[in-house]
Amino acid sequence: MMTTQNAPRTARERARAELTREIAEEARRQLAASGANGLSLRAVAKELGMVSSAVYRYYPSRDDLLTALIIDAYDAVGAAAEQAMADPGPARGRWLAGCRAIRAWAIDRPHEYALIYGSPVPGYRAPEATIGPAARVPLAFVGVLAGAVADGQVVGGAGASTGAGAEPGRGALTGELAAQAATLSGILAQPESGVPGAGVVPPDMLVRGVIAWTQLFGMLSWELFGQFVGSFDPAGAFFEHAIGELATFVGLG
Amino acid sequence: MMTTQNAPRTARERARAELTREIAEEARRQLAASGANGLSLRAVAKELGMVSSAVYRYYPSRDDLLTALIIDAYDAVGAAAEQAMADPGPARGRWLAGCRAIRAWAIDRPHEYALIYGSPVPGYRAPEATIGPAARVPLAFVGVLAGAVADGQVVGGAGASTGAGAEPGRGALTGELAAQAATLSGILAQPESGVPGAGVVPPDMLVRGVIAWTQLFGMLSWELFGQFVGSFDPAGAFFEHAIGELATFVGLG
DNA sequence: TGTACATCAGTGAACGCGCGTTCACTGATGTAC
DNA sequence: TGTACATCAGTGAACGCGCGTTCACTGATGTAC
Repeated sequence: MMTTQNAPRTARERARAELTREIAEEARRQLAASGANGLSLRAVAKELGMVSSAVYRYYPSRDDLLTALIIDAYDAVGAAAEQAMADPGPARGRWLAGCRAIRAWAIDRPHEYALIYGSPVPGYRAPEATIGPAARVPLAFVGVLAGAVADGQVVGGAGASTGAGAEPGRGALTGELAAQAATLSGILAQPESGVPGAGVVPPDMLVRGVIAWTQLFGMLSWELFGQFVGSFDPAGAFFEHAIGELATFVGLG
Repeated sequence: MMTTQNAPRTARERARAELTREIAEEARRQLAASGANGLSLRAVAKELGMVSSAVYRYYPSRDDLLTALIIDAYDAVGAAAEQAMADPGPARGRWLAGCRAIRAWAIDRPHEYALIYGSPVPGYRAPEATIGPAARVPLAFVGVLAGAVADGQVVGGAGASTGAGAEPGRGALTGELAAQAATLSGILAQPESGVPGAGVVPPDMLVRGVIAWTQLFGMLSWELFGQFVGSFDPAGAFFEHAIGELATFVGLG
């Protein structure tokens, strides 16, 4: 979604594409200093040596620039996760690699992480164009689950026994949750979901995947936003342990 | 920490205490509209019918007002969690009640949730006075774990076998993580921690508690910040299921 | 290849707005004798 | 109980700043004949 609509033919078009990119890059740099709220067209323009009104030739408003940054950020984590999980091999290893890639990306670009996974920007309403990019990470995880089920690599109660959980404390899905999970499962089973074979992932495994997903991002937010200060402060060891525990929990033995 | 230093004796002191509170309340209200970044002394003053400079008689700067709001928010969730977990009864039930109380508080006051658990406010450095209030929630959870261990209510690998994990995939603590957990354990064992009996909680159970804690807040952030849109959208059923799964994971059977 | 015209990037001034903070001041409330 | 003085809440003007966005304009780049 890097706005590379057509190959630029004229010098003018090349210059425009480059400046469009440079503006976004400078804006990304300024996110670090001031956060999404403090993102200022004027400051970006000044840093690029242009007058503030010139930016409007490239982005029709501040919110559009913000949207571009959000989409780029989702695409960047999404691509990092997809790439890490694309390697062949056991599903558990792919899952862990995905978690690590997301953490590496987040630590490298904490302000972009905050932009998409932190508190929403007040007054900003995310347009529909962000939905697709935002789905890349969760869909990549689903892809690993589908691979694990297809290859019979699932261990434990989740994928193996699609019925009621046999192990102690591993509750089966009931009521509203069962219905929601079934709906989600149905959506993923369709070819348009973009995850081939996702239909084989049983709903209860899907739910565990979502639990692991929320744990992953909760842990990253804790690390990046400073809630671990005083306890697991270099959080790397805790992170490794936690993703292992949750991979097991999901059924990737 | 509601700044009730002494009992107000004179009319002046009563008026001051009341206005101090009213300013904080109005500021809290405005958080909802504009977020922490947009919190404006001038807007608060205007809404209260006073001139902006008058606010400086009550809070020496905008950041001090923000700090007061942050401390109040931490104290409010902390109190809600403590109260929910104070009831006698099985540890599992207390744990779940704590999770539910935190969610109820968060849904009721999403902007205060975002203030303390969302992305940090750029340019704002949290003073030490926030540390104590911020610790109330995690310490309340540790209290439940301590109670469970003391009463022999622990099920599974965590508290029962303090050595290497016997169950598949339940990894024992090693290396840096083991050291960090032991340090934390030592700190909690001291009377000053404020959690009587916390010393009996084994390090691996502590680590699982932290995993559950991060899952809980990851899940809440997902719900409040809109990442569940299109999947588990009324998130209540998923929440109930997840906290049950994680209570089991922690060892509260 | 050369010329006439259209397109479009960038300028600079302006509009109207809100912000945090300071400061000298007025006038009401409290205290000490 | 009454008076003189000290304390302090709130005023209003000002400082200097930055913001998003609009608009008429200049001048360079591109296109069609």
